[in-house]
Amino acid sequence: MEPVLVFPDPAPPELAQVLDLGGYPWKAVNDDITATRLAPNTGWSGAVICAYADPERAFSLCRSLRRSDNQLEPLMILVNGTQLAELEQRDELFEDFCLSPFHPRELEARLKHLFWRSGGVTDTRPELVEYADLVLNLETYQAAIGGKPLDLTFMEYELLKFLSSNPGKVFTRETLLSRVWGYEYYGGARTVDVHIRRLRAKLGEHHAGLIQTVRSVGYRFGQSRWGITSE
Amino acid sequence: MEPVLVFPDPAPPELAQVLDLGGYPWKAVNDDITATRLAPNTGWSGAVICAYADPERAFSLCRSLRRSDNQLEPLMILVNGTQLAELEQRDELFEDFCLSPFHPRELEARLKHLFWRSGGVTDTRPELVEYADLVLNLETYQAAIGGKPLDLTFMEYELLKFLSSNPGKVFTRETLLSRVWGYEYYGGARTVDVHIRRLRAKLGEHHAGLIQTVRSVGYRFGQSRWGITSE
DNA sequence: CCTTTTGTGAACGGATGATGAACGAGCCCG
DNA sequence: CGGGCTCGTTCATCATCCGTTCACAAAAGG
Repeated sequence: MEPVLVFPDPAPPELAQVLDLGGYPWKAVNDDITATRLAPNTGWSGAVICAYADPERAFSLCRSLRRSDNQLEPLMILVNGTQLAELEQRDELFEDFCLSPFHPRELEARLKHLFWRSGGVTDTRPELVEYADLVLNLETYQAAIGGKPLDLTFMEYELLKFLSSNPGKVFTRETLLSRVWGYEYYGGARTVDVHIRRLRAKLGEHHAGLIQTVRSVGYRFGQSRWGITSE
Repeated sequence: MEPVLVFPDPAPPELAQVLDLGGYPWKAVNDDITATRLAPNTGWSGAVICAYADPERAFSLCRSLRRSDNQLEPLMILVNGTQLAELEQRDELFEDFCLSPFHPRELEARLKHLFWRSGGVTDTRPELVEYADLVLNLETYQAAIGGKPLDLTFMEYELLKFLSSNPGKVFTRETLLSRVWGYEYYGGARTVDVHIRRLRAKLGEHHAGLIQTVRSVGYRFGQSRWGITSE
């Protein structure tokens, strides 16, 4: 996804936080010249303009962005309550606006809807789990390694998803049973072994090593983390 | 100006006030049947739907309004904070929303902008859903595959429309029931199976594979979305 | 070398979806 | 009003997938 244009620079922290949490790449600028200079080849994917700090320059920037050869869309304006009236005569400058101070959820929802509308239905980024060659598409329930699709059963997929979501971490069979299978188990810890084996087989000889056996403990996906404490 | 459709009846006073002060003619209704009966000859000029009183019926009404022959636009939904998440998967049901409780000025500004937009720029999006050989004409309610018309019943059409609008994505039966059928379901998830089967039959042997079964999960239309590279 | 742990192959059986048929509500038309 | 029709839903049955288990072989570790 191309980055979103943000004004001003630096961006207000509450705005930056929503953009980051929503997974939107973005760049902040302070004027239209910088906006043009920093524009990606394929253009900005949209803009979020804060108008409550410096309304004059904010609206000026909007106007500039909209009149350029390739009119920038979609554009969202953040305003405070006293500025609502100023929007009245500027319908052509924006697609949506949000009242500041805003609840993060509201802005998030507005951004989502805005980009959905401007991009059509299918532009939401698929949720992926990736590790090296391995890709899991959580929306389509499909897996591939090295670009080659894997034909996994339900439990195989769930197990691989769990393991690859926590690379490097070792799980006991009991933990896997409770976290992947989802209930307390009475017998049959060996069930895990069998699923691991089938996973390794489907991953192919070249990638089977992705799942490692830790004797007397359990299984681990990917490389160990050594000293890297991620939590 | 044609009147604006309002739900529910009676309309919440704070909404009625904004509409009246803004000079919008409006009529309140409680169900889609009444909406059809009271519709002016030239159709409603838009709709404002309160979802915070009776969300179930509100969303159901939205769906009904959008699915009729001439899709009702623009549509605004009023929601409370806890309902924001419900909007996520319903982008196609509305053009704008407003958080309740709202400041009259905000709703006024939103209505103004909304009607300006819908009146000004003619929608460039053709009312078609296309996927490979399959074409759905949303205006004429006709479907064709490989240039050959498909004779679909209402629910078959709706189901196919929904699935093909989200190619590659897997939906559980419960999701399909709530998104396509439009209400929470008590028994009978197998209903989906039967409709899927009839769709496959009508698609013809050659195209039946367009709808795939994902065991223990649900159904998926078309191929996956590997192509979309996120960077 | 013996014990413990894990890999391997095969088989069983419950869960899941496909299939065919029937029911019944709504609707058009007489 | 009623009969035939369409279409959505439900049910019963069948086929098959795949999760589980077991027995045994192989490997690791002390």
